[in-house]
Amino acid sequence: MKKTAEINKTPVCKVRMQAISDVMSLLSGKWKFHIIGTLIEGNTLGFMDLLREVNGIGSKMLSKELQDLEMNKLISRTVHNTKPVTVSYAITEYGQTLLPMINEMAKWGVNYRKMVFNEHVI
Amino acid sequence: MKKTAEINKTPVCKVRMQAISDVMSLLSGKWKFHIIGTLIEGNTLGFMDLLREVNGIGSKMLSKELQDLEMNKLISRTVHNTKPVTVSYAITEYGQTLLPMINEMAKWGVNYRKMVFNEHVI
DNA sequence: CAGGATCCTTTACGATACTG
DNA sequence: CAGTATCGTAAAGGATCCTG
Repeated sequence: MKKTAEINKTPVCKVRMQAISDVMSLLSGKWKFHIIGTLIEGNTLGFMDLLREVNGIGSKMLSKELQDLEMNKLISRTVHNTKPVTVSYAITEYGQTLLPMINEMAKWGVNYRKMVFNEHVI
Repeated sequence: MKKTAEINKTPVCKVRMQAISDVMSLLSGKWKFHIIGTLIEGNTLGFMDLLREVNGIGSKMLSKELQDLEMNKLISRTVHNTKPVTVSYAITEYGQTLLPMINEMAKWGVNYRKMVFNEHVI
């Protein structure tokens, strides 16, 4: 039960732990990834569009999550001069930078599913 | 407010959304990344070691999170024939495959901090 | 259409004490 | 040492209704 010395190549040091905490806090909750995932395809969608696309979400949660994401500059919110008013949401340029991370997550997750599936088959 | 056609290069389709949900569910909560991050450096640690290394966690949460992670084959638990019994935890080979994803998350998070910091300075 | 207000249920988390 | 049991709080999430 000795601690291996600090010869590690990719230590998850304090700074990195904090960074990951930041990410988790920005994207925490049941819906943020789903919303980002929907918008990151490049779509510009209205509130009702998102209500339909993000399966299962209610208007209260959607509203709150959109505010969080906008506050963190990951998505943009545009109000249009129509009556009644319409609003459109889109991913920001900065939000796009999430893509490599999302890709890694999806890649790992897909592989995980395969593994679980195969083990069950055996 | 038209939906852009499906000409996207990296669409976050249903399968990928599900995969990301899996990842989030495996690694959700306040502590899992911290535990994984501690063990992924290659250390083999006992319960008390982790209680010290994972800052702020209590024995109840630690115990629960360790069970979750073990159930998902991300960490291993070994009981030793000592008195009183000691137990050691380590990352599994499969758990190691999380590293690319964790690296991307840390990278994005570090960059995010920089951005927030710079904006505040201006 | 785009949300806010209200109320309610369900998890997550934490402190403390205790056991083999 | 390595946990479990019990209790309590706080946060997340959901259903429904309402408004400019």
